[in-house]
Amino acid sequence: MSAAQTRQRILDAARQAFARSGFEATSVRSVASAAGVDQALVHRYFGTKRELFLATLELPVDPARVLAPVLAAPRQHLAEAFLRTLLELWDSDAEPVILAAVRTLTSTPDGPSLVKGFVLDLALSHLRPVVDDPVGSAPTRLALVASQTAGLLVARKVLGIEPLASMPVEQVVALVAPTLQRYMTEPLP
Amino acid sequence: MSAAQTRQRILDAARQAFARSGFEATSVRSVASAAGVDQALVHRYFGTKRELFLATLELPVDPARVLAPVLAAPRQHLAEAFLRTLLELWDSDAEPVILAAVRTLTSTPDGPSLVKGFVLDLALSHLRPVVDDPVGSAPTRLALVASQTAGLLVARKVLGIEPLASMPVEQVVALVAPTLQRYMTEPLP
DNA sequence: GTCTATAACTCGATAGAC
DNA sequence: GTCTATCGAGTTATAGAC
Repeated sequence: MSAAQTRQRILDAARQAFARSGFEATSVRSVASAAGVDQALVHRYFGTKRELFLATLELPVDPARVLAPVLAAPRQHLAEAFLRTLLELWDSDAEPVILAAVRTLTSTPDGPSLVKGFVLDLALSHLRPVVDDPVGSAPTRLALVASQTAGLLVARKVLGIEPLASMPVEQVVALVAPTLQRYMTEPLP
Repeated sequence: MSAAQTRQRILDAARQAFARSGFEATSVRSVASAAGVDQALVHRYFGTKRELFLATLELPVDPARVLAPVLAAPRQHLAEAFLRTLLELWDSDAEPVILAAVRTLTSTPDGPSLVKGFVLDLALSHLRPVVDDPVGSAPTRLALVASQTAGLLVARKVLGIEPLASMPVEQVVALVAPTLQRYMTEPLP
């Protein structure tokens, strides 16, 4: 077996394990076992458990690339484009990575430091210039967008609240985009 | 030291520890140490770690009692009343309990079973009859409300996203209540 | 390339002394 | 009422054999 292949198998197993159980509740041993290798090999390739976790958090997509068309969308369809892109990302190959990040982000106080500047941050930083206005309400707008998208992520992918969890992307977009559009571009109190 | 006092000290220490670190990352030993007692005593009073955690999840308020005035509010101010009550609850004595629940709920797959039917469920079940309509869209409405409130909780209390985290209750109400009002009572696509 | 062996801890839980 | 002592299992991580 080539080293690269084995490395990849370990990485995949780790991603799934962290996605299912978060950082704390996942043991290096269980990852090794799922990958069909010895525990020592995991350390050999990735160092500490923390480093393994960080190696796991590589998004299979480039946020800037994915968001480019969104940011180019007409302003009145900004939220719709943004939300659709986000929902499709959550259903893509990136799902385990995102779940792992969320589980770890919310599960312990140093979660944030562990996953610092991850998904939401990435998406939101790109969104900043687009939602800014003369009054400088960008931070508030971004925080509101973050709250609704984080809640959607948790409801759909972590808690599995029905009917939201099984709802087609387009229906979720229709229901929630107006909220985001208001947070992004409409006048706030 | 009376047994009741010690029991209470252990319970308080456990609540804070679980709120800070979630279920997995909190050790019985650390709880004991924070309470100034031996680890064995914790087991003596509460049994297993899981039982200790469940004992911790006793809300210091009765949801039905808190929500009664909300449900009696005029329909067009339902969201506003609901959200204000929720935000005040999060800032009250109940904060550690709620944080503990959230951290555990999102951190592992059996989190939901551990905290089954907790906070959001409680609030939402009371809300159900109020948001129902002839088309039977209550489940969708409740899921949407859950997504925004869960996101708000995470943004404000778990991730500490500014300026939302430090924002006065009334300002958050002004910004977010319209979203909830739409989810609760307005026509959906 | 991969595993054996093991060090060095920490964990939950229990029995029983004081 | 509270703690000592301890069991047994599980953890990360490393050194080194094959």
